[in-house]
Amino acid sequence: MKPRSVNTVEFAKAIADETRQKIMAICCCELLSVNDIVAKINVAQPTVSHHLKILKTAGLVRSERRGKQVLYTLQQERMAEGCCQVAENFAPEHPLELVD
Amino acid sequence: MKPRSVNTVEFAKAIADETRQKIMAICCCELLSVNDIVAKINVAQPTVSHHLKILKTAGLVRSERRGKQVLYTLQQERMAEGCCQVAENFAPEHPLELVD
DNA sequence: TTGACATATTGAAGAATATCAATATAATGT
DNA sequence: ACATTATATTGATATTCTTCAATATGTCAA
Repeated sequence: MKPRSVNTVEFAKAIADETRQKIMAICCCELLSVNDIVAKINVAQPTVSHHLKILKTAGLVRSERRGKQVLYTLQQERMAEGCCQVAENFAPEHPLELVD
Repeated sequence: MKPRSVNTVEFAKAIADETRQKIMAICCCELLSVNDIVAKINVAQPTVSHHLKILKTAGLVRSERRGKQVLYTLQQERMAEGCCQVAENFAPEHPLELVD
């Protein structure tokens, strides 16, 4: 019930990349360091940092520093908001239902 | 109710453009010709055709020829499926609710 | 078949994006 | 202060994407 305005173009652009979706999946229900993510994916560390920055700017991940590391996790609520907004804009006759 | 498998990267890429989202909004609950769409938007006709092809390839619009014109409309159900799949993948702890 | 209209395709130019190596910055421990 | 580890930034390159003008294709009417 939070009517925060979602820019659906920015939202879609943020998730419109295979590497970013891999990162999103990896840190979906976990709080992982950059190196943890790098270890689970086949791209260089600067690339991961670059994508994390894009996701962060879009509000789709949050980060917290713990010592030398920076831990990231997916902001699932923001993801849900983005999806809902897209559906509201472009599927008004097919309102979303609970999945599963 | 059994959504065919959605490639969320392809889905996101298809909707990750401002011009395409304008087109999607324009022909969301309407069946419009290419020129109708061109008239409502500030881009050239080949550009609109190009974006319609991308949306069509992604299964997000359907088209039917009527005489000289080709009418397009947004496939709202496909949009809803895409949104649900994204939410299922990336917001499992925040299942979507009915909007409005 | 010719002309007019509607849409699609091609080709080219410029913008945006993804990627990585090299390097910089930040935090910690010795 | 120095070395080590973790992450971020910079700079360069290659690829992809957006856009439009020009042109091709398709449809219909006369």
